[in-house]
This record gives sequence, structure tokens and C-alpha cells, in this order.
Amino acid sequence: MTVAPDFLSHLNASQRQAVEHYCGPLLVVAGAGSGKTRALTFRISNLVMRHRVNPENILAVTFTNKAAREMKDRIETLFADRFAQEEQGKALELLPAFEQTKLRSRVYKTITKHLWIGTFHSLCARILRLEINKYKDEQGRQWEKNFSIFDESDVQSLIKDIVVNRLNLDDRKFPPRAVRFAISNAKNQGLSPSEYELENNNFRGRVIASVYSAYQDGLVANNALDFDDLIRILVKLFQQNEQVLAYWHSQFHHILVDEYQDTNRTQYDLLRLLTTNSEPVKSFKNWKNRSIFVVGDADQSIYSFRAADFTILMGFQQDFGDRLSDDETQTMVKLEENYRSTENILQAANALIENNTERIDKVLKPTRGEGEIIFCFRADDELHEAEFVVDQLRTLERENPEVNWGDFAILYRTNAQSRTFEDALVRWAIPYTVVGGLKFYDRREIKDVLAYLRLIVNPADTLSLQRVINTPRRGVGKTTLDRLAQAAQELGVPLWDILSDESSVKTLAARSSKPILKFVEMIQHWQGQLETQPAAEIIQGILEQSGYAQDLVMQGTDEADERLGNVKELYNAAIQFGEENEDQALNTFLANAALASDADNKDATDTVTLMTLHSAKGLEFPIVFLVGLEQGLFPNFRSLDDPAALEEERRLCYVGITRAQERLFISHARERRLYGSRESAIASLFLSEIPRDLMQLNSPLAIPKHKPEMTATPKTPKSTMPNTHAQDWTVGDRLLHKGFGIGEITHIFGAGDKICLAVRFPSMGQKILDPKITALQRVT
DNA sequence: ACACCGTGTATTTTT
DNA sequence: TACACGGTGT
Repeated sequence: MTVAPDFLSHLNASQRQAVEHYCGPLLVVAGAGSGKTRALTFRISNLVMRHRVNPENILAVTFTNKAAREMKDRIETLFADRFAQEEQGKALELLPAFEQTKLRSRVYKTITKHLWIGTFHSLCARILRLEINKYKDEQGRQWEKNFSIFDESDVQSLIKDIVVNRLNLDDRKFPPRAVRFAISNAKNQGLSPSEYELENNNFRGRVIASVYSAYQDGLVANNALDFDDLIRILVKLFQQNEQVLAYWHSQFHHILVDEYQDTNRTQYDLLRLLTTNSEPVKSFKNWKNRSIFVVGDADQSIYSFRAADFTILMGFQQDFGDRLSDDETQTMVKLEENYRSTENILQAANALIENNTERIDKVLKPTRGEGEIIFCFRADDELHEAEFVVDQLRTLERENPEVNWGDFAILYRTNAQSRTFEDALVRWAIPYTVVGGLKFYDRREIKDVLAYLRLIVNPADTLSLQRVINTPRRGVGKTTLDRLAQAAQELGVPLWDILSDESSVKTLAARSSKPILKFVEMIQHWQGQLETQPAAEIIQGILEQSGYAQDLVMQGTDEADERLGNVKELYNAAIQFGEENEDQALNTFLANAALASDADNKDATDTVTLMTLHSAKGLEFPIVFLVGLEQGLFPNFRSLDDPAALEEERRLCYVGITRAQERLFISHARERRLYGSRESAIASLFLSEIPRDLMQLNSPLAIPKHKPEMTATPKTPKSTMPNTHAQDWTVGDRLLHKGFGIGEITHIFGAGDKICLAVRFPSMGQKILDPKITALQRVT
């Protein structure tokens, strides 16, 4: 492989600085559309090509499977193109198809296959499959390597069972959903049940801790983990076992993280452990042949409700970096040039996000023309709004031959808003796709088959056992099952152990025992094939021999037909998996399937896209309609009295605006149907934050000239600023905050009056505060 | 086992 | 409004 990759010449100065970064920490603050995936993929290529880093020693973490896939693909293309240039003197795409395939497969075998690229969850699952038997939790509980991964509905039903049946709690006072949420949050902070109880030592806290504890019992009993535990338990294992950590620390020399603003506490702990081998971060200096390289944008942090904490990104330089100020630091690069959107759109985005206080100062710099003006439409109601949108769609499509339906996106805050647009699109026979809704792996029939697979691999998985033992009906009734389940409970063994013990089952009447024995025999038959048969074979066996497929055929309804189709789709997925992986074992296929949720993402066909703003993150469209900009809807009413939540809504709006490449339409309605009743609505606060000269309004009164009084961030005029000037603060100062107590300044962001303080509070952890709007009192 | 009806609930959801 | 869920009745 030759050195001196000249692909660097395609990069701008800051991209280049990021890509050429070799050892040590680097935070890449990547604005929307600034080429962050490029920076990531090019840097990985550069590490391998120029610095001769072994691909096995590179770890790249993403949040979605899609992002991981994309990264692998792009790296593969980079290398294949490079080989094409070097060996044939031609760009990859100019080679005949078979040559391209040959080159790609060579790149795969020598490079990309060896890279560790995946989501936090798949990475952790992969390591835990090897190491989990070395872990013991504080109660001495242990898991085996063939653990199941419970999905959200498994978790919900387990928690519900604990709340109402085991602990006999009032599920109105402790809604399983809310309890589940609290437990998940606790896990994402890295808290065990007892630690959670210590921090929440009130009635509610103690109850939740007891559910949490019983829930962990349930997971162990099923030899199962939930998504949160995949990460939390690996962190705990690393903390309690030096050798295991040391091994993985020495495995990963270069760690790269995408969407760093979305990391939560345990994910951060994991990265920190892997990077420093548990040395205190502040004293960690051994960056020889090592790096941590994180890419993110605090302005696009929209998942705090899932425990994502963008202050982790804000604190990167404090944690890993040189702790110097923004203009002196060597450990931060800002990618500010935007290659996606026209200038008007960027100006709107910049102006909007300026209203946030918790951020790293950054602007999107235009590289394209001024573009068309943004159009803002005030509709009478949601029907009128949809009519407007579809009208624009049709006109634009008709009058511009180069514009296709696939160029349009309609983005909204809540899924419930999609219907009106769907109706209007149907009326005009415009093809559209709604993103979201029921996912492939959430369909009942898919979960059924997966439950068979899980049971075969992990017989302790009682939840799966109960799902399939009578699916399709084979005469195993609820009472029989309850009796056996109770016996299992009393003996403290998995239900499967009772079922698979012939003499136990034979104590039942023959009418009950016969189908059970037959079922057990069937499962054992497939278990016997685990080592020898590929996943696809076993799936086919299940469909045929369990009667599942036949049952669907017999039903003969359209719905059953569709289910049958989906089940076959799963079989195809297994076939494809077998073709793409050396290891075709069911274990491996299942481990993968449990963490894949977007396998049914169809490729872009030429249809209008409808989706929530959350789903739109990371995507781009030539023409974007941002709809429903009304107080209470967007920003959502739940955020109106919480400044931090309101800022997150604003970031969501920022994400929406920055999806648009050429044209942006924004709309709001004066009246909207909500939960059956009509409510009048006023224009969103966010509309008033976009400069008027960037927008053309259909109605002069559409936007209030002054901000609606709902402004949740009370901006104190500078003259009455509380107690101190920004400049007065220095790192190390101690101060008092009304809500958080006494803390110490660990870092200062920005300069002048744009200053933000990172303050560590003993009880709250690190918070980013703006001294201009938060009352802070110095303490000595 | 299934159909029916009343009740409660309704942001976002990468894994 | 619309739906999912649980309880009841057949």
C-alpha cells in the first residue's frame, strides 16, 4: 500500500485537521451538513493507510446500525477506489462491475472486516458473549454466554408482571411505563438498585428500587439482558476485573465515536475505561499510538429523554483534552462550512439556535448560493395546512422536470400529525412513505419466530417459551401452564427444566402432557441442530414442523397472508446472513437480529417522505416542509415551563431546518384538532426567532412581531445581570446555584458575553450554565 | 377461546 | 378522536 494519500486534497482546512489527527484526544464539533461522516471515514482510512494501524485495533462506535453500515461501506469504497487508482490508473466507478466487486471483496477481506465498527449495543453484546461469565453483580447473580436480549415489549411485560403480580402495587400509582422509565434512567446513570435507592431515599424511590431489583432477578432467571444492561454490565465488568479491561484496552488503540452528543453516562464510562484503562482521566498521558476521536454537535442533541447527555460532549476537553480555551486548544476542531443548504436556510438555522444558551459557539458557514427565500404559511387549520403542502408539492413537481417525489420531505413533531397529510396525498394520488410506525422486528409473527429461536438457543428464556408453547395452538392451556410455572417458581428453576423433565410432565393428565412432550421433543430436535445446521435451515424447520406456517395458510385472510410473507422475509434474511457471514450459526444470526430494528428500511424509492423530526436527523432533502409550528405542539407543551426542555425543542427545530438543501417551507395553523377537540393555536416561538427578511409570509400577521410571552428562558436584560460579569469567573472558582447547590467551575466555554461555565456539582455531576441567565453566587 | 364494551390515555424513541 | 387494554359475558 502506498503512503501519501492525496485524497486529503478534497478536504477543507478543518476537515483536514480532523482527518490527519493521529494520536491523543480530539473533539470534532461538526455542524449539520459539514461532512462529519467524511471526516470519520477518511480518518479511519488515513490511520490504516498512512499510519499503518492494524484495522483490528480501530474501534468506531455509532448509535444506529444504519450509520455503522454506511461507515463500513464508505470506507470500503475509499480503499477500493484507492486500489483502482493505483493498480489500474482508473477511478473505481469506471471499472467493469465484476472488477469493482473483486476489488471490494479484497478490501473487505484485508481491511473492513477487521475494523470494529458497530453500535454501542452490538459492540458490547459482542464482548459480553465472550466475557459475561466472568461477571457477578453485587447480589452474586450471573449470566451465561447464550443470554437473550429482551426487547422493549419483553421488558414491559416483565415489569408489569412484577408491579401488579409480584409486588402487588397499585399500577395507577406506579404505572409500569413510568417505573420502566425510571429503571432505564437509573441504568443509564450506571446505578444498581441499591445505589438508586440511596440516591432516591423516599417512598417512591424505594418502591422503584424494589421493582428494579426484582426486575434484575427476572432478567437473570431468563438468562436475559435488556438494552441498557448490555452497556452497563460491560462497564461494571471492566470496573471489577482488571485483566478483562486491560485486554480490551490493549485491543483498541484508536477509538472513534459518532454522534457524541448522544452518549449517556454509561456509554461515556465505557469509552473512558477503554481509553485510559481505568487510570484517572486527569493523569492519563499515555497517548502513544492511541487516540480518542469524537464527532458530534451539541446543537443536534435531541435524545435527552433517552438519557443522552450532551454536556458530556461539552466536557470532552475537560475529560480527555488539554483543557485550554477554545482559541488555544489543540483538542477541538470545528467543522463549520456547510455543504448542504443554501444561505437563507443556514441563516435561519443560525439565528434560531443562537437563542440557546447551552451550546458551544458555532455558526454554519454557507458554501452555496443564497438560494430561494423561505416560505412561511399560516393555515386556518390542519386540513388547510395539508392542502397547502400538497399544493406546493404538486406545483413544484409539475413545473420542475428535475424534481421527483423523492425530493420532498414533510417533517412534523408528533406521529399523530401524519394522518392529515396522508389523506391529502392519497386524494391526489401522490406516492408517499411514512417512516416509523411498526418495525419489522416488532411484528407479532416475527417476534413469534424469534421467540422460537431464542428458546432454542437459551432454554432459560421463559418469556419466549411462554410465547410459543401454544403458538400455534397445540392444546396447552393457561391452567396447565400456570401449574407448571408455579412448580418452576417453587423449585427456583426455569420453566423449561420442568417441561423437559418427562416424569414431571407425566404427572399431568395425558391430554395436557402429550402436546407438551411433543413440543419439548421438537425444540430439543432443533437444539441438536444448533452446531451443525445454518440458521436458515433451522428457521425453515420451525416454520414447517411447528405448524406455524400451516396455521397462517389455513387462516387464509389477507392479514395472515401478509404475516406469512413477513415470516418468509425473515427466512430470507437468514439466507442472506448466511451468504454474508462465515459463521452461519443460529446463535450468531439471533445475536444480530436482536439488535437490528431497521432491517426493513427499504431503499429510497421515488416517494414523498413523511416522518418525525427525530427520525429525520442525519438525512437531507432538496425540499422540506416543516409543519405544525405552534406553541404547545412545537415546542411541545411539556417543554414550555422547562428552559432545558425548551432548548431541546429548539434544537429539534434546528435539525428540521438544516435538513433542507434547496427549499424550506414552514407552516402553522390557527386552529387544530387535538384529541378530538378543536384548539386554537398561536404561532411557534421559533418562528419569531427566524429573521423576517429570510421569510416570505402568506399573511402579514402570521408571526407575532414580538416573541410570544411563553418565552421559557427569561432573558434578563444585561443591565440587571445577576451579581457578576462573565469575565469574573475562572476555572476552579466555587459557586452556589439555587437548585444544584455548591459546585466548582471546571471549564469555561466561549469568550466575551457568549461565555458558558461547566460546573461540577457533587450531587448533580457536571452542568453547563450560562452566568448571564442563571443566578450564580460565588462562594469562598 | 373469543367477541364485546367501557375505560383511560395520548411527544419524541438510534438499541 | 382513536387506540389499546382489561374485564365480562357467552
